[in-house]
Amino acid sequence: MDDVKTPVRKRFKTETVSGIVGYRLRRAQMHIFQQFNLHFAEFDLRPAEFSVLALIADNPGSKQTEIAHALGIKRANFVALINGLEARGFTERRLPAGDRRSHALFLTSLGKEMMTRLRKTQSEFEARWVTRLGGPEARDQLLALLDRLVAKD
Amino acid sequence: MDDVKTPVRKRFKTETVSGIVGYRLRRAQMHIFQQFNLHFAEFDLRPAEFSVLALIADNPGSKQTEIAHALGIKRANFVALINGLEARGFTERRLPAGDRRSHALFLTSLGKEMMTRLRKTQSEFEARWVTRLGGPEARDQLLALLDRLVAKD
DNA sequence: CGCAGATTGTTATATAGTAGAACATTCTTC
DNA sequence: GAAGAATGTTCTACTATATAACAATCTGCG
Repeated sequence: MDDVKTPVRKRFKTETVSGIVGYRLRRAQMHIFQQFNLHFAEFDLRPAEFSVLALIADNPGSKQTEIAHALGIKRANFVALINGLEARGFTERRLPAGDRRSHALFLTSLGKEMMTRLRKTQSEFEARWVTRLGGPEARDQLLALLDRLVAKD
Repeated sequence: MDDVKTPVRKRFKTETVSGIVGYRLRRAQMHIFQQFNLHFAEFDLRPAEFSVLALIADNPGSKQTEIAHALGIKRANFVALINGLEARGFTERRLPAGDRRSHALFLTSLGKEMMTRLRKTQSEFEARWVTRLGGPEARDQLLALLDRLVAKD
C-alpha cells in the first residue's frame, strides 16, 4: 500500500485501460477487499472465510461440495479453508445419516457468536459502500448490472 | 471449471452473500478474467500483461514505477512482469539521459505489432460485455458506479 | 560542496488464491 | 454384483500480492 503518498507527477494517459470494464471491475474489487481486511482486522478473517461462515449459517448441514460450489471455490481448495475454520472452533463436520461420503457442515456455538458479531460489522461495512454509491437504488442498479455480466445466455 | 454441469439440487439460501457488493463484484470480476484468458488464449497473455503493454503504448518512455503505480502493482512485483514481456521481445528498457536510476520503457516493433492485434481482440471482447450490459449507456453507468466505490473522499 | 534522506530498480521471501490430477471411500443405477 | 458417479482429500503448480532489505543514484539543504 504505497498508493497513498504518491502524487501524480506527469501527465499520464490511462484512457485505454480505464475504459475497460474488466479492468475497472478488478480495481474496484481489489479496493473493497483491502478495505474489508482493514475493517475486519480484529476478526482476522478473509472475505472467503466470511462467505463460508455466512453460507453455513444460512444452510446448516450442507455438504462441503455444496458450499464450495455456491461460492465458486474448488472442492480441493475448500478443504484447507474449512480446516482453518474448524481449527479455530467456528465450524464442525458431522457425519450425516444418509451418505457416509459427505460431511455435513455446521457452525459451533462459538461460530454462531462470531457470526452475530460479523453480521454487525458487515452491516456497517456494507453501509459505507451503499452511501458511496449514492443510496440503495444505486446499489441495486450496480448489482443488476453485475448480474448481466455473469448471466449464462 | 466444474461449474458447468452441476445442477442445483437443494434449495440453497444465498441471499446473505449475494446482497454484498464486494462479493458480487468479485464474482463478476473472476468471470470476466476467466473469459479474458479464453478469448486471449492465442496470445498467451494475462490481463495484467495486457494492461502493462497498453500503458506503455500510451505512455512510451515511462519509468517502471510510473507504470506499476498507475496499475496498482507493487514495484517489486512489476519486475518479473516486465522481465517476462521483455524476454518475449515486446518491450525494452532504455537508460534515460536524466536519471541513471530509472529505466524508460518502450514497446519494440514486435511489441507494437502485438499491440495492434491486441487492440482488435480487446475491442471484440469489450463489445461482448457492453452488449450484455445493455449498451454503451449502461456501460458508462457501471463505470460511474465503480468510480464512486474507489473515490478517495 | 557534502551529507542526509528520498527514489528507483531489484532480490528474496511469505502468503493467498486458483487450478488440475489422482486417489480411496461410498453411493447409485442397472 | 459391477460400472460409473459423487465426495472428500492430498499433492502439485502457478499466479498474484505484500513486505523487507539492499545498492545505486538523485535531491535538497545547510
